[in-house]
Amino acid sequence: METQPATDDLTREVVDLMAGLVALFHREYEEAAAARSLTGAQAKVLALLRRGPMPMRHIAQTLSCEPSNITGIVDRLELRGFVTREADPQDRRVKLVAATEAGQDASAELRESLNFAREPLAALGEDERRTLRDLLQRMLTGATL
Amino acid sequence: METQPATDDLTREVVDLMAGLVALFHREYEEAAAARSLTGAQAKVLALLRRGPMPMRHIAQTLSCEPSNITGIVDRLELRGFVTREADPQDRRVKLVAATEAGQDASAELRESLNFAREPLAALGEDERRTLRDLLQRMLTGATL
DNA sequence: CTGAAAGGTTGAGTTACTGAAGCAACCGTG
DNA sequence: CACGGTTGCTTCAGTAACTCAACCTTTCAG
Repeated sequence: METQPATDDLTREVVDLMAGLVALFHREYEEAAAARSLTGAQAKVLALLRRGPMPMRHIAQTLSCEPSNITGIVDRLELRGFVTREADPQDRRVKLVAATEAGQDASAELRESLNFAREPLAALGEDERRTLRDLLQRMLTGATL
Repeated sequence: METQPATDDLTREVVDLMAGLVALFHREYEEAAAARSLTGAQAKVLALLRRGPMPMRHIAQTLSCEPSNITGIVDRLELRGFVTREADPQDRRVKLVAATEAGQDASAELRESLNFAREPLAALGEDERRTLRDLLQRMLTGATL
């Protein structure tokens, strides 16, 4: 197996860069969450609830993990008063997890702090951000989110 | 951090997109690691060792975590024969962690599988990838990696 | 030589996760 | 309607990742 076509090198390069960006972003996300005494997983669940209450099952599917895992995370969020569990009137097996006022505030705050502290983005001008946005959009449409 | 103007919609949009990309990338990375019976943390350490042996302390700093954490991760990697701990002749307090043949193979394999499976990137043409690479490079230079 | 500092490990404790087992509510078939 | 299977969630091990404090060894400064 010899050298590979140039396109592969370019792809590899972009993948490595994205890995770096992902690591950086991830670290800052954890830090921002920790600053509000939330863990990353808890913050992710809270972020999911921004659009409204959601069955535990749906949370587990979105985060690609076992439902039993969500039980624990929601337990801790509930203990801190960030979410509530309500029975779904349509199907009493289902528990709808909803963010409380405090939960929504924490989540919104965290999101704002991310927008603000995102240093790497500051290196780009407005046109470049626009280009980046378009490229990212292209990459993410069709992906399972 | 300097004062910034009110968060503009464009920045917020890009941040949200990056969050999506990060989630996607992260999930696939974990899956690729799991397929080789490695955890994400173990894969990260192995990836770090691609350039050569490294003191535990340096690993901890790079991954932004406590040294005692690295002890456990390296323990498990060592148990599986993916790394070795060697005493540094220069400073006998230091333990140099080095990837074994098997460790390097596993790490290289994982990296290749990432290049290959990176579906989102397939949505972009070569020119666009080049543009993306340049933008990412700009964002990452100066960042602590 | 002595004491402070640095590298690593150990131990306790929390969180995040998986997988199996269990309970309760829902539903399709007879 | 009743019964058996499925679905949604919880509980219970068990592992990994992580933090923090305490500790040992080696290094180094005075």
